[in-house]
Amino acid sequence: MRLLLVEDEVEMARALMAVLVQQKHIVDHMTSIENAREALLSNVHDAVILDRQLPDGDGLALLREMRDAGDKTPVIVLTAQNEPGERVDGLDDGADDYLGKPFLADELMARLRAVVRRSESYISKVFAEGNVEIDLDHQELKISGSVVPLTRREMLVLQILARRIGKTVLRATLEEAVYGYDDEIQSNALDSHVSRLRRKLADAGACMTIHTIRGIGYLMKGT
Amino acid sequence: MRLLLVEDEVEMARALMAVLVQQKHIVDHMTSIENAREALLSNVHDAVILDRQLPDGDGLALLREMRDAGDKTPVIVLTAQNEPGERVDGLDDGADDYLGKPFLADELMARLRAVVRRSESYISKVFAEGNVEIDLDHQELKISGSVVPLTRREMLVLQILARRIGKTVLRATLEEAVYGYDDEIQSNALDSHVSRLRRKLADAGACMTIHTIRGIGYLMKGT
DNA sequence: GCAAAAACGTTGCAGCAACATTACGTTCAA
DNA sequence: TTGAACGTAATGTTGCTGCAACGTTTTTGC
Repeated sequence: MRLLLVEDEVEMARALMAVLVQQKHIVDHMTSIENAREALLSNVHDAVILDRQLPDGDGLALLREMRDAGDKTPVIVLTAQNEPGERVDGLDDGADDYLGKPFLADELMARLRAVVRRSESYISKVFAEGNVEIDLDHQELKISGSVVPLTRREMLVLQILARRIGKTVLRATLEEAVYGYDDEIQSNALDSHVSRLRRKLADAGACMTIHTIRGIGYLMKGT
Repeated sequence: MRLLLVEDEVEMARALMAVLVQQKHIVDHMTSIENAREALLSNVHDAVILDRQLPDGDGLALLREMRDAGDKTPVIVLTAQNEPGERVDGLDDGADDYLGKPFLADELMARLRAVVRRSESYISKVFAEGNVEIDLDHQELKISGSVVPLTRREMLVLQILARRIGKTVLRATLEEAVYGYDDEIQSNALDSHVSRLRRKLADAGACMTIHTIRGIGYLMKGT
């Protein structure tokens, strides 16, 4: 990971750098709010470790600036004392976690991992192609990054087709997947769902379409 | 937190349950290695409290199994005597801490906190977004700085949803997290809790709402 | 090539399953 | 004994879904 360390105390900074570098992280070290502000413009850091006591003011000021500017990079605030008051201050200003000195290197590393993992949305995409993402874990369809609401049946149809992308899926296979074996259907319910699904995909600008293989089934592929 | 207690002695188990539940933790109680093994499959526990003397063997056997399988869930081993020999046994097998009976409730709680905090499975001490703060350590919800009293179940639902903010959480996931696996649910208890939780959030002016994804689950996000 | 039939597409709507809300009885700890 | 927490059930609400009717496209039979 690439981290931004904002800490002016020499000894503390040296110790932190040693630990972080040893863990194979890339660390940019700044000793003032002003320098840190500039470094943040690059927007390449996975997380920020921010001391409160800095030569040109309270670190929380920088944190507030970041949040006001919509910067959601995870920030761990280092506080000299573990006072309840100070703690709430940091949280109100948008800190993701705080750490009272002195602390163990292990604890910092654990917090860091936790905070970064939380900011990266849980990665469980089983399918992703073009601008279409299907998150099986959360049963969500995303197109160009934004969620497209699907009903349960639509999601089922989509998943079957996506799993066999580029391959024709028999009509019977779809019916069996969407309904039970025993559950027989006596209408064109499946067609309805495909129709509504097509519309949602098109409206959202998906780069995939569902083709009809007449007499056989359906097939999904990129456009 | 959600804990797994493996202890067959009735009196000891009752006392531990009382202490842990009072601290707003959810405890799954198993009385044998076999049952505990099954419970661990779900992989949802923040820590395990493991007795050595169990009807179907030494608890350390289960601990070894877990570590061999790559399970890093923190484990605190309870030993009948505080013999140096026994202690080393446990630590060699991958225990995170040990506790010799008899012990004080406070000591267990402190060890538990320490052990869980060290482990990286613990997401963070706090969750904060907008005017909503969740303090996992104290099991408190704060909105705009003031505490909103929640019941145990409400807190659990909230934590699960908050941990996956912006993502749909399957109904089954919530049910499994709030109740045990064996504990089957035959009513709309979950719906009740969601309903009451929604009301409390709204009344307190929270900037987050719980959305229903019909047929799939729930989703929490900022307004 | 043409008509007819078959297969599929689309859309409105009623029914019903899923969900929301609230009241009430039970349990259990203080 | 009292009150909080919780599960249960009754009742109200919502919107998914199957269905059917009608339109469109492709295939078939001649």
